[in-house]
Amino acid sequence: MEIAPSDFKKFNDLLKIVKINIEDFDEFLSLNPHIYRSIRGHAFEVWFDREMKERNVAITSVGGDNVVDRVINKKTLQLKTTYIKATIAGKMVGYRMHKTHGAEVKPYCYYKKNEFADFLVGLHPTDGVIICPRQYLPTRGEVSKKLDYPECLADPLPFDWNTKWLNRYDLLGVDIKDYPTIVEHSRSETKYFPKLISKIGFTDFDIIHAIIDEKNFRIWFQLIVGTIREFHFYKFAQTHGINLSQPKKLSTRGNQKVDYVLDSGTRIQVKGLTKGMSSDKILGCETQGSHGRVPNRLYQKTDFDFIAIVIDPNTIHVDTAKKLNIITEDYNFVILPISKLHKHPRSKEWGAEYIKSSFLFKADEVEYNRFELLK
DNA sequence: GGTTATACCATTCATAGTTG
DNA sequence: CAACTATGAATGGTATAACC
Repeated sequence: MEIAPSDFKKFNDLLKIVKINIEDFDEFLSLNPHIYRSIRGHAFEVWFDREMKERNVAITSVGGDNVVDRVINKKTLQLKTTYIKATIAGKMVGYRMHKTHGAEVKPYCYYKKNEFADFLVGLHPTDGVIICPRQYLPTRGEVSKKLDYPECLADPLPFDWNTKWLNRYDLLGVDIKDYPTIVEHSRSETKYFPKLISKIGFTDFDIIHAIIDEKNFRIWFQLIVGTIREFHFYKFAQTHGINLSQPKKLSTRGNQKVDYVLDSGTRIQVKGLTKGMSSDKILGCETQGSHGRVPNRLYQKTDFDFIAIVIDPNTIHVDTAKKLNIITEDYNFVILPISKLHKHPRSKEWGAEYIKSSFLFKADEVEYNRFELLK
């Protein structure tokens, strides 16, 4: 599938914003599972859209935070790729079906049938897609008599490899005889993202469209722009003779809350700025995790030693940059010891020293690019 | 000891709810 | 009623407790 020149330009303009070339970008994506698995999910949507359009099926995309991804003939669809650990070639196919935010404990983390889209459209590894009506999705009770909340949808959600729900386009009221499957693609369709595609499949077209679709803002603004800050921080540290390693030998909590460790053992958490909290003079930074609720979601004072705030190009106002003698067109870095972050007032109530979920600082009252702090 | 079930996780943005 | 706090949101994965 040809990528329209205007779409390719849009994509290249995005790469310029984060100052990375396409080869490095391919490698970067292929090394970050939390990014490429998101791209895999949205690339599946792009793939499914184009297979439907090629067959003259009208399909509409529903953006936003919704259990519905697509609509065909007024039937709502939720698209999912396989959950690899619950998929055994030739035997079964499994999908992850939990809610990934909120309390994240049962029963709230499970779907009830009436909460789900009309149909699950699940990617099958070799034979097309599973199209299963909501009322036939297996429940916890059907998977095992031992499970509580038997009325909730199973997670993982299992299907036989040769399930009767394979390619049931008839249920969507469309006439498709040649069932589309994901297949090996020619080199001309996989030339920009060879490394990423070796991990997730699909094609350059599917990946580029998944990234540039503004409805998938989490891919670009959160996952890519957010994580590429770590990439730039790593590179700048290297040019200052500082070696950063992945946390591996820390406790479970440490491995989760720390982005990099120095050879000395000093732990660093890398953050970007938060758009909605920042203006020309005041910059805002969120310092909390992405899941759960307080206090679980908050960082503790003992979780890391330094916070490194990575400031995107052209964020600092030109006047401020001039005054501070920094180049606003570059990435800039503010490195602070965790002691500078404010203690959460409810720490006593919660029985540990927590830090507040965000903080503000004046752009001209902090020091920039002080990598010597990490030596 | 292998398997399954549960809780918790990455990225930042958006907004509802609460407080002063 | 502005400022701040808490919560939920997409993609789908891992660590470990609990189980047989």
